[in-house]
Amino acid sequence: MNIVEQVQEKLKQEIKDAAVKAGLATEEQIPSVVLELPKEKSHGDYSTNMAMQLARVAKKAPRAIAEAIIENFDRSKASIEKIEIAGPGFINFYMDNAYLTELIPVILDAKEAYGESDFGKNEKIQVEFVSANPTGDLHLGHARGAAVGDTLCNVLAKAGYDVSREYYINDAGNQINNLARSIEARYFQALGMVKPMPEDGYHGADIIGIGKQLAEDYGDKYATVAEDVRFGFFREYGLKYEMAKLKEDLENFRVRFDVWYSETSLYKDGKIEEALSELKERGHIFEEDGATWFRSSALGDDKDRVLIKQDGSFTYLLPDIAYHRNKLERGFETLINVWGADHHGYIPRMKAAIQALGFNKEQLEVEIIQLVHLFKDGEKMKMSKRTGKAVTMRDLIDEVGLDATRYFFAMRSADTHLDFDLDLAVSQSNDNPVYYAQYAHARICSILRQGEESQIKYDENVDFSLISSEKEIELLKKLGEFPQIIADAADKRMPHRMTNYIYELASTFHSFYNADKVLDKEQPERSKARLALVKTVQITMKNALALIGVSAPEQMSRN
RNA sequence: GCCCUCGUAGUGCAACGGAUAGCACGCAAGCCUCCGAAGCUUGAAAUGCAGGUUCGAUUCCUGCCGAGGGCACCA
Repeated sequence: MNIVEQVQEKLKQEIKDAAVKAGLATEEQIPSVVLELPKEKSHGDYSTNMAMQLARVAKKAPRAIAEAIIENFDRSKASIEKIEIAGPGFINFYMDNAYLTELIPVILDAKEAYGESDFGKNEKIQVEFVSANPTGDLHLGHARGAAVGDTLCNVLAKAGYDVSREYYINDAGNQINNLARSIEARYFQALGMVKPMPEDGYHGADIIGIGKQLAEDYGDKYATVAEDVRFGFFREYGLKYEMAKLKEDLENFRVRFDVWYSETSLYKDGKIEEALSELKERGHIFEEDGATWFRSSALGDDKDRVLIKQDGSFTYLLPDIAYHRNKLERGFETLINVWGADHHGYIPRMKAAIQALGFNKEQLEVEIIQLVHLFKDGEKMKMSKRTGKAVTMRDLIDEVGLDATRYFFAMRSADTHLDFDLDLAVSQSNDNPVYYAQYAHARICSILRQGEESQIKYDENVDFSLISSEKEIELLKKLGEFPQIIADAADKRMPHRMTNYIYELASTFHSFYNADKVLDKEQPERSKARLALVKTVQITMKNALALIGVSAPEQMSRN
């Protein structure tokens, strides 16, 4: 708990004590104290709505209650300068903000650890994201899912959760057979023979490339072998090729996974039969029309779902149930799935399955990634994966840059439609929030460099009481919020809150920079103190950017 | 038909159930003999409509209007 949180705790406790002492309510009746950070400076540093909340219990007017609380408030307990009642009954606290300077040595000492907390209490939580089929290039939706999933993991880990990042490889179903058939067709075509693409084939340019490569490496060797040999080879080859490409693309996007879980391994390890027989034992299975069904409608789903089709093959759902069962058996308390919008209707049946297996359906959380639309020159760009005309994640990164791509995807709540403005993301100007934040960091680095050159150094003996201007205090407050912002973003699964914070921190710094001169030969002691403050902003900004996978450059360069 | 997401300044987006609804672009006016002007300061400009819950609603609930998406013995 840092100094800011300690002060908040003291304040909350004192508000509660004062309310009890005033005889407004018993200790049990008092709701948990809500402390707000008023938007308006004239409303103090903190405010509470306690008087309004107590209005019903105490049967008094809020403002009268506020009076009573203030009368019984022991202001020696916290660094309070002034207390006022405002509006309908808000109690506003004006703090003696000198205590905030205690943050500086704490942040200097914590370095890259600043922002961490034990909020998550080491809860074991697994996040499955991207999980794109290994049948082609990652497209925009995957990129968004990757950015959101990775940021969410970073935030959870920083907030004290025990996070595992997992990618589920759909390497067993029809789509892989389709991939093999598509490669087959392209291979024959590369050899100059006529072979139509399968009906649901993958038309991407990468598949054409594979076909050519195979024709080069093996000539017509696989045109003459038995069909099943050829098919098996192409299947393996395609899978390996696509997976290698996926991993590389994701690494380049600064996204890493702890576990790559293969669907095929579920078959090999007998996990599917296990899951099926457990569902049977628990009475959730029935046979009808020659198919095997899961009675999910009894557990909140719209209708029952087929697990084994008439032809004896499995639907996608069955291995997925086995997979989720496996995840829970690995001891995760919470599973978060980051899914594309097209899987939306899938949620109730998965939750039903989890419940059917004897787990709590609340253990599964699904974050839906809504669609991304690219805009260029104010026009919406059309795309389709089937025809291979989709803009890939790689194209996007090449076009707008890694940092801007990560920032733009991290910026918006995942479950809202995103219009990605290519022109804005590419623009190296102040329209672009990435540069705004990175510029703040680079500016700090520049100041620190110049501090070193002029032999101005801060140490533990610096007099931090020299930090007291309005802008300095605002900056300290913003720095102090960092761990709570992270914990809140983790708790609510809202990683996009981090970009809000990053923007605010940059803005607060820029404002400070224009108001207060850091390096000033006339005031060496103050310069030292400010240099230390600026260093803490650098640390915090770098840590914050790291959470969303954006670099913190030491200097900005225009192309 | 059922389900989901979204309707906030001209545009793109924010806002733990709280006070005078923030921010950016654009528009208007200022700030570099001074640490990076990719910056700062100031101004004009907005909660789709109608109910409900609440001391208080952009936020929660219902209906309507509008935009997008999803609804398989495909994955």
